[in-house]
Amino acid sequence: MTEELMTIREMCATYDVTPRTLRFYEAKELLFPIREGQKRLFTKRDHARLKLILRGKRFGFSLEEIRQLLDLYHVGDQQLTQMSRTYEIACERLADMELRREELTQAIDDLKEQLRWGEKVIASMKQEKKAAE
Amino acid sequence: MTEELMTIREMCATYDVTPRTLRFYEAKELLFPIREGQKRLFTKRDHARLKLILRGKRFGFSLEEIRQLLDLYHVGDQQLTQMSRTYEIACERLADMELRREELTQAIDDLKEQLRWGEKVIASMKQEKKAAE
DNA sequence: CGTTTGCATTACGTAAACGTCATCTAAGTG
DNA sequence: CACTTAGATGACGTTTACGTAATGCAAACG
Repeated sequence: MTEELMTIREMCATYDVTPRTLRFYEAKELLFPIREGQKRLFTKRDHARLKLILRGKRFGFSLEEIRQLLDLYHVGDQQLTQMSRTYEIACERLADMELRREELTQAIDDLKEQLRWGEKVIASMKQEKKAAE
Repeated sequence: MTEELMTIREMCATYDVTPRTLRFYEAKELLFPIREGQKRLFTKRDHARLKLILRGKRFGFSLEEIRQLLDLYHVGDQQLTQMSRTYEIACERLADMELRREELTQAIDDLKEQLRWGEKVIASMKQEKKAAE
């Protein structure tokens, strides 16, 4: 069941995506499935990355932006300068995301207020209807 | 300065978009500038709607989804049934957005943790470099 | 052993969201 | 009045993120 390696179909079923999508992500270097002969086998790492990809998409990040974000999660053993640069970029992203959350909160509050107004309108309309009967 | 009606250029300057974008939004019935002869004049209502459009885009909503959301903000005097339906849709949207915010919060926390890890790595690399000198 | 089944590659198609270019008008400017 | 300026209207081009065949291979099944 919860095996270490998954075929493309199993991945599709697990994450509700198409094979095309997974191959596309590999072509774009977002995923790196290993090969058993010709066939792709998706590793634990691919699972983690795909989850982050799908989450990123829900926030309107482009695949290219997501790729850059993903690179932050597998840095390994790079040069100090590169590492620092990566760190800076990550900080900027974080700031972006926090700003986004604030905006989202604002949007949620706006919509809530609108809904309260809507409730009142509906209530009064029901009253009118009743009165007209 | 802060006049009631704006030309297309003034709108572009104010919101950092192109004329093409504004005409496109009009074609898609997201904006409804009035006409003075041939020329478009954008009203207060268009300002409000454009702000919401741009905000929606930052969260990965499609223009069509945004259009539906915008409709919630000008309902006016519709039928009760339509109003109720609109209200339901709005509630669903609200739930979506709150879910999104939770996910975003999760993503922010993940990234923060990653950054703390990154700080440690950078610190230790600086140590190594120092030791190597 | 023929044939599904599962996956591969290659290539062309598509919807969304504009960009870009060509052409046209109406209004103002020296 | 020639000319620039601001804006309008098509029409075609472009990028992103896949969808959709068409074709091929290799193992597994009846």
